[in-house]
Amino acid sequence: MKPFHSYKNPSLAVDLVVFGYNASELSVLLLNRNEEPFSGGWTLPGAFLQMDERFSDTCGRVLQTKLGMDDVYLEQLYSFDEPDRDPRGRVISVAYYALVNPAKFEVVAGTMANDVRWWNCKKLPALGFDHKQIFKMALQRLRSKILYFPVGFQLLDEQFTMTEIHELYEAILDQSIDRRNFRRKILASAYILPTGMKREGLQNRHPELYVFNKKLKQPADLGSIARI
Amino acid sequence: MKPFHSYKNPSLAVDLVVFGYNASELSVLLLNRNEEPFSGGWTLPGAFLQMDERFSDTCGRVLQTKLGMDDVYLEQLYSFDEPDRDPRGRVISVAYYALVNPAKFEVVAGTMANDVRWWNCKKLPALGFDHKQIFKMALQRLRSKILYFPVGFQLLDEQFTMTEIHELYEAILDQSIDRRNFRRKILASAYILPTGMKREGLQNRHPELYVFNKKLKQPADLGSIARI
DNA sequence: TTAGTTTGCGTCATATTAACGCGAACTAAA
DNA sequence: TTTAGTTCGCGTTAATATGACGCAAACTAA
Repeated sequence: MKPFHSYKNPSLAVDLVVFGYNASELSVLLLNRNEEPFSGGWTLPGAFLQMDERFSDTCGRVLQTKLGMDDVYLEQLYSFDEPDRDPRGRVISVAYYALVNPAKFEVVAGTMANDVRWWNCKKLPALGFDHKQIFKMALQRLRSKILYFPVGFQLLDEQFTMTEIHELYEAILDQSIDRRNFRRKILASAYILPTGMKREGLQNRHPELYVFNKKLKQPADLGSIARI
Repeated sequence: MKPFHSYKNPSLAVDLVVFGYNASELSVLLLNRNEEPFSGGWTLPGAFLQMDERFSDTCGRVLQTKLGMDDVYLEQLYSFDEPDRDPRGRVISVAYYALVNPAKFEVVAGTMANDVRWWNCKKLPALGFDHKQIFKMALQRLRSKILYFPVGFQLLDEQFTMTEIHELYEAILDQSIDRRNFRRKILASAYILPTGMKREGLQNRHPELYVFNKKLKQPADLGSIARI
């Protein structure tokens, strides 16, 4: 084996698929690039890994400095290694996806007012690099994950109604789900807990409010909720 | 943003969890290191990524030169980034797992006779680096994957009996599964196809032989086969 | 009041599952 | 050539889960 430091190393970047949910629509944060390559085009936000950073540190740096977000759900997705995926040279990208409640953050602020935008997941523009591929894998991962793990609640407010979480699942899975069967199954799964309170306001019958069950030990299999 | 090449990059390594199956036991290939760090200790096989390699190329290089294997099932597992995971410096490791039929390869051959060994997955020695963590994640991934995707057949011969695949599932999941229910479900899943032939030889009633269904389009959900 | 909507809860036929029984097809021993 | 022991293929049945709905209570707005 060669001596340790004789190896030349590719650059290491982290790319982020930031999912948001608003008005019954699943969306993604994209960055409008102002430098080459793909200047003027849309890409996923990302950054190069610093020597002293963990991936999650780099993610946090991107989320904070570029997007003004903190404390979001993060999960490593996959590492992308096509030698020509970046025209600047050899760049390995470790992709993460994040789940964010857009209501908590005002993205259109600071210096990058026109640089960052939420895009409906079903109507994305062309993306630079291999970012379309990364996005597709992230969406796929999210879709399968919500069927066997309590994830997705990070997209909602702390308290939510049955209808809200039902529509969230429909938006993520991009298919309609019977309201009554969904209710039966998600209650049986213990992913959510009733608070005993109701949402007052402009609606019709006041719906009960639920919270995410953070103490859930054994994730249930919700696979039958939907056929992917 | 800094100019492109001003970034200092961590070293990039690929580590491999090579699963094998023999005599109803799931095992993993470990390497006895003959250099520091962890000299004399056991670790997963691995190598540093060359500038012109994809991850899968590096995997293939390790499998061929160190283990004499080719054409094995490979899947990316996860990337590990703890800054102090390698005492030699900053090394990011992209972990893959492989499924190998040990009968096809004679590992204990060549120059590394005592350096490479199959270990029963349930009786592993201490591992260097963070390789125990990597192994655990690989086993977990394999366990969940065989429940919703036709994987695992790479550990068996081309043709196999119902009992053989049944015991394979029991070994991987580390739990007993009702023989008759397993049969019903795996046949319904169309993961395997009957050949019409039977295995002759020293056994009792001659069992039918099956093959892996390579043309399967829609993977079935075998989740109810076992409770993990 | 009344009409329209949302929300919570129930019903029921069908499909799936877990837990078994059983005899045919073998080998090896008597 | 029986007989005992084993593996193997295929059923059965009760309990449970699922999909596809019906319906009335609780609201708001007219």
